[in-house]
Amino acid sequence: MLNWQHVFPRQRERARLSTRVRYAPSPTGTLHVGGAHTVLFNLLFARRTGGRFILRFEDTDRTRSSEGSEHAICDALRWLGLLWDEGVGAGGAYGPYRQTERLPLYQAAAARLLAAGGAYECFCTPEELESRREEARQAGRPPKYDGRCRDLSAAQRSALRAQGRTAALRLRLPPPEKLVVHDLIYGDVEFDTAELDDFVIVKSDGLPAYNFGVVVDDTAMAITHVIRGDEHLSNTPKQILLYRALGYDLPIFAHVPMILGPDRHKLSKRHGATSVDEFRDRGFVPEALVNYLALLGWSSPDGREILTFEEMARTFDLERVSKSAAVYDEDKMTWMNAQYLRRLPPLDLCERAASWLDAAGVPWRQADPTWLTAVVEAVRERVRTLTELPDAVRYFFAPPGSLDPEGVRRHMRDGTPALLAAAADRLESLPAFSAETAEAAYRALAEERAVKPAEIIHPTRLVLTGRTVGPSLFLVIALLGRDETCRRLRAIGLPAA
RNA sequence: GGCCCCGUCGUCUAUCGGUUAGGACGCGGCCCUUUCAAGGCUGAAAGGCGGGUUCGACUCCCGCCGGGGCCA
Repeated sequence: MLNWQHVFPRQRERARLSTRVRYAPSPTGTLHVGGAHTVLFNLLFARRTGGRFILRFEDTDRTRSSEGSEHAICDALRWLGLLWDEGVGAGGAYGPYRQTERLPLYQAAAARLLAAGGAYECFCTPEELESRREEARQAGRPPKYDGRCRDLSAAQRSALRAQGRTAALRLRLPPPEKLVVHDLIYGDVEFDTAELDDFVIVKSDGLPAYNFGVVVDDTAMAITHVIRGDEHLSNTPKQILLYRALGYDLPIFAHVPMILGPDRHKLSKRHGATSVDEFRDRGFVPEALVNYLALLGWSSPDGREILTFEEMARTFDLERVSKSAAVYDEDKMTWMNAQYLRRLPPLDLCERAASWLDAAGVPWRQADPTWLTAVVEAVRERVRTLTELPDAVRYFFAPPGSLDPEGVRRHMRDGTPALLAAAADRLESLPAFSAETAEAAYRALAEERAVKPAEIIHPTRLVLTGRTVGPSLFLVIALLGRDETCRRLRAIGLPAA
């Protein structure tokens, strides 16, 4: 249902109201990290200014748009915790929030423009246009529209129509001028409109062209600040011309730097994870991704880097957004993720890693919560992504299937099994079993046998965990419990090497 | 090709005419230590180049170079 009262809002009134920003993707795929970055900056701005963040879909490209993609984008945003106040799925007074459901709006605006002479019908076919462009290129002329339909008479138009042609609508450009885009981040950027041509605003199939759709929608939705990727800066002059032709007041523009891959080219599949879904699937937590993304092109005034969304929203300022593109750095993203994993409550960490834990057959759900918490606390500082958790906790749930060969070579001697059996004896005779008493027992044993503690400690870890690395051995022993520890210590037969 | 934008350590960035150019990731060293991590300390590492303006430029202006984007 269209809400006509908002089609031509009054800028003065609007300015006094709260800010309204939006993200308007075409639903043609999944949410890209670049998109998430743009959303984040919009949302931080909205929160900082007490405004609203709107989600709208530009689905006029019917062949490429899909409902599945809409869902994928919404799901990814929800997963990130970047929620919209208004828009598809959230409702709002300025709907509908899908361009294909707003067609009458574009038609009305276009009709108004046509009647006022600001636009005209063009009957050229895409094929004709293309061949003329090619010609111009050959002749070394700029491939702009030649304006041949600009001043068609009514008779000419009906003749063309009689040939079965359907008209597209083009904007009738005013005389060339220097047009200045005032941008909150880039400052004043000057363009020469002589570089532009009479561009199409409504295609012959009746659908709005990109620039026309945005302008009509942003105005109708009372968007006060257009915050978007800087690849749109070049489109802005066209949009400003449209705002003027339609008699709309301008929103405030702010173009944020884009994200590049390590080769300084637009981030793409070749660079590894680029869709938000992939980050999720690779064991990154949303808070870490959001935090990392915030640092691409923005920095907090106090220089801190680990920030909650609330902390960012409190200090966010477009003034502190940089102008240059940022290269995505996997290493720092991973470091950031590890920072978040370490701060998560242990059981929460398990829940988030549930799918990986389950897939690895780790029976964590049956474990005692207190014990599980202790296990996770023991291993989590060496886990950087959720996918690494199963392997890190595996031996707490079952004896190692095999021993690290390098560890066997380094730590297993002829007398090692006997030494480990002796250690088991000591542990079993302990009146009180704990990490501390186990350690005391080990050190006493080492002293009696005149060996360095490490000579018992290393083989013990190897036999208990299958590895040469891990948390403090005595912590492992305590978590495994006396019986399980002794069983594993004795299970080792003759030296393997 | 035309137009627009950008240019500080490898990467993300601080600096808004006067700083030993700071921090973070990564890398090296040391400490801690039963190992690996984590943590602490520490080291190497930057203003693309050339002209101006100025008492003084990373900072302002111009050119070049490099990178990116948009339009086809």
